Amino acid sequence: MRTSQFFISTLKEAPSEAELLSHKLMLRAGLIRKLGSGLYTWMPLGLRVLRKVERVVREEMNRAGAVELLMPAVQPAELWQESGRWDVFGPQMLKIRDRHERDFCFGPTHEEVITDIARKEVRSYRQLPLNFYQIQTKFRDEIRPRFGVMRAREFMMKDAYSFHANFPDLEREYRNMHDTYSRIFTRLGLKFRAVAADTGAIGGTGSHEFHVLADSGEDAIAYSPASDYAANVELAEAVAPPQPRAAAAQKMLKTPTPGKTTCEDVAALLNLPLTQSVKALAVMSEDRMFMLLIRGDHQLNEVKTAKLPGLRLFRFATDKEIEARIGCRPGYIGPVNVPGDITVIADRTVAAMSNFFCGANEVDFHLTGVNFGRDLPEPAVVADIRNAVAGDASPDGKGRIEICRGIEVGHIFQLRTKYSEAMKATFLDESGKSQMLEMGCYGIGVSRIVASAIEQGNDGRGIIWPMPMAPFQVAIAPIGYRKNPEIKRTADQLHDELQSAGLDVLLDDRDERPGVMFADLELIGVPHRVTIGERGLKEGKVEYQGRTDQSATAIEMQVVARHLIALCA
RNA sequence: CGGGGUGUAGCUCAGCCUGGUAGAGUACUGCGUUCGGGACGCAGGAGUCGGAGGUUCGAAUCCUCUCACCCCGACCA
Repeated sequence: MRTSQFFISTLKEAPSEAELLSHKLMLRAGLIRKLGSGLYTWMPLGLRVLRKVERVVREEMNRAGAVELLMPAVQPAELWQESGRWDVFGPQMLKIRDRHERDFCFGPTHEEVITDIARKEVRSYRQLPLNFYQIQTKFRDEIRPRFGVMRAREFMMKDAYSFHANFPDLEREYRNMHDTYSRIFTRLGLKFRAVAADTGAIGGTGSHEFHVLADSGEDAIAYSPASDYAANVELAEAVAPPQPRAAAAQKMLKTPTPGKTTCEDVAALLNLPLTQSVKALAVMSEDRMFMLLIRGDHQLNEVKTAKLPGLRLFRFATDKEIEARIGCRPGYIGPVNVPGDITVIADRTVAAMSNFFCGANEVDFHLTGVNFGRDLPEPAVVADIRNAVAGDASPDGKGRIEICRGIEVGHIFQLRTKYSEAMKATFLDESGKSQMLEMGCYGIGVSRIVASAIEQGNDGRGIIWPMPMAPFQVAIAPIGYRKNPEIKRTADQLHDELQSAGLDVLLDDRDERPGVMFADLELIGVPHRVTIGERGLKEGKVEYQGRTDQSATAIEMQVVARHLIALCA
């Protein structure tokens, strides 16, 4: 490929809309251009990268025994009403209507469509197992699209769905997909981690997310360096303290804390450790108020909380509700002497605390030396409702938790019979009996992988692609292409030779000054660069520089092609 | 949805407070000089100042409404 026949459009400055480094670099390198919020055009250069990711995914899925198909992006509402998800998916789904006033959606995912295929096509256990996949555009109407293609509304996804005659076979395929995903991300040159995710109502041996590790990731991951334990912080168990609650040693005292509404402020004022404080959070569910207690330095985990009985759709109480039911302003509420219609739920850590301090349910006052059993009843419910933090004991009993951040690029589930039951997808087993299909589903965010690779690979000059993703493997930068026929001839010849050898090679024939060429080629992240100039040519040499090399090295003309072919193999 | 912010040339931004003929850098076009790390000179093209309404002799600037985009959203208890 020659730049004159291609389209490269770089920017010296990133548009102000971009915040995240990968987003800025994708715009500057001309990989993408924005059309609207969460909507991006993949420019020719970006599309080459996207296609390379797709290729690796496709090769590994095929190798794993999955079969590619392509489903419609637009789906009839009836299917979603049948599965019961038309309303559940809610505003995240882009709903559209045709000229006959029939309802459709732009598919956010394809469980319904594939289950419809399965129930129509699968009759016998002899046809099983099956694993269908597609690589296709999805649309999810995110509340707040951001970070470019990282959280876009329209994005490219590989989604696979497997069907099985029994649960053990689903588990086997689940492991197969787990291994396949690990191979895919390894091949793509990404630092990643498979982490346990929500098994929730779905059950089974579970669900795993695959995270590309990056400080900018939106998810926090709890893992134990001493074992293979890793889980999304949303789900990671915060284990109960090993030692039992210490005996009450202090008298409960009411202390004035004027204007101090946060645990941090109160701790500082009273010169007590933050770990000795309990914060109370008032939440509403239906028409009931609950008071959640967590240690002052901990954070509430809303996902865990919503799993407690009666709290599925909880929300934080408003100031008015708090004053009406507790008779005190937020900032000073606490678990001592709360009205009987408020259920107190304590985190496991709080339940093991003694002599703690908390709000006094009186403006400008807190209580110190508070003890369960003596000053207030034992909490009605003790549960794990906080985020795991670094230093917690690992739930598997091996070592201590560390926290890192990740970008979710893959997610695998055991769906079991959730959709086959809702949509009556059955098959006949060996004994001629009708059975529900066991189902699994497996997703990869193809476009998100591109952004996450840039988060992992960049420097002050631009993108550093893992080789399998690079839009071009080799760039040829001739200095004086139009002026010096010998340089042109050499560059053209090398270009043709590398191209014939099957390399993705880019010949920069723009006749730009070298600084311009180098800056662009480094920005777009071509891994290998060959510079051809008069200086070296006189001695029959060209220069080679890898994207991360500090300087160039001279190479004999005769061997450069062979050298590059070896590097790209 | 709530809070905050920004809309002026393809991109980055100044001008707005204090109303008076639309600016800079970069990018782009032409010519010339340069030619191994984003060159220089000269000449040029390019913006209904997001949109609508209002105030005014006069609005990018002041007022009202509206649209788009960006950021933040348990951390308060």
